[in-house]
Amino acid sequence: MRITKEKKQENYERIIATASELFRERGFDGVGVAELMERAGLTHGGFYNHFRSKEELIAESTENGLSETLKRYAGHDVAAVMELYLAREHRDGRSQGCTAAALSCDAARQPEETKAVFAAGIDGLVRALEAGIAGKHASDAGAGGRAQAIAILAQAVGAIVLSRACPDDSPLADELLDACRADCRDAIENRARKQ
Amino acid sequence: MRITKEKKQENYERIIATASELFRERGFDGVGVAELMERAGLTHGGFYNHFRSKEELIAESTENGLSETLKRYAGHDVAAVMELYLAREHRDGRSQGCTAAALSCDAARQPEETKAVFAAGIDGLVRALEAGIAGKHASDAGAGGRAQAIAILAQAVGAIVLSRACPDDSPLADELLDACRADCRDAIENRARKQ
DNA sequence: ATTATCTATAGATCTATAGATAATGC
DNA sequence: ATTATCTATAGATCTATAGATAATGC
Repeated sequence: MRITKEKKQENYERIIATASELFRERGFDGVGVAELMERAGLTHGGFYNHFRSKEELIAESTENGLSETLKRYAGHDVAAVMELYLAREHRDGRSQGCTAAALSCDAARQPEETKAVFAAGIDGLVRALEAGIAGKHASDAGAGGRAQAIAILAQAVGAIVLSRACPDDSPLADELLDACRADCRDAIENRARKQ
Repeated sequence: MRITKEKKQENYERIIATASELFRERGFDGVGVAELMERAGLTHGGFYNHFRSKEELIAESTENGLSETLKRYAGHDVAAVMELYLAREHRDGRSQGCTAAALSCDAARQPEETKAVFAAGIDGLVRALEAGIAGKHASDAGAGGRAQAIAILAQAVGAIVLSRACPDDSPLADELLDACRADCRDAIENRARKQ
């Protein structure tokens, strides 16, 4: 049965949102088109009315996932963002968490077009963090703010990625988050003192 | 045809080494048993004389990969290790590089037993970095050295992982490495000054 | 008439196993 | 006799496509 254009758009968005979650949970290779479509309440074959290939879905759902991640943190204080980012809840909620932390290893193995989407998303996160740093000290614009934003983001992503690779009850998993949270606090504080 | 025990052990080691490389390049889901065995110069069916399942191979090859990574860096000065780790050559040589950076996102999706192997490997890297920090300033043992080792490792892994998710020619890919290398240098220098 | 969905299936994978073969190791 | 390898294949996936159906949108 044919449906309205509006309904088609809704279906498209539901496929993307479902894929974005499933990919974060299981990786790009861990989710098949058939299961994805079933979860989105559609049948397997209908997939190819929305996407030319799974590869196209990966690029589009990654773009969506990264912009959702950006939206969640944008406009907030860097210190506050980092407390949320390096929390156990974020680590334990992979399918709802930061796309960069959940899928960057997988992204490295994707075609260049998908990696370009990923790079744009990372750049967005860096800019948001830089703005969050500058926001605290308006006089600060441009004084190595971007470099520090990158350093903070890399550490936070690394901490989550390594913590998730540990077993559920591993003390190291928590230690990774705690040490990086403390280090990040220090870094932000030191920067404030230097102003 | 049957072969000597020694030859069997050689075959086992070749399978592990080949798997370790291929997994780092393509992820656990990106490598099939048949291709792996062909690359190791054996046939598909022979795999199950060495491993009960692919899952068992994943755990054993991960353990091997992480200990190889540790061996490469152990005993060196932290500053020197970080310069090597955050180099373009490391980022661009995924299949020969740090297993934690290549496969931690994938490890998060594996069973608890595999994650335990991963945690042990990460702990080994942390201890090696801590020893490298303490090595520079012998009086320094225990004074937050482990926490700093964790902070440095997380940032380095995050930088590599994010840099690899960018396209080959992306300026951001290099910027990530450069900013984190500089930040890491500062952190080590600051620690030295505080002694 | 167009088109978004559905059913059905092609063709290529994937992990794992069964049984044959042949050389080791008792 | 045991066992490490091989060939062959079962059975379950996987992506993608072909063709039918039926409601929209001209």
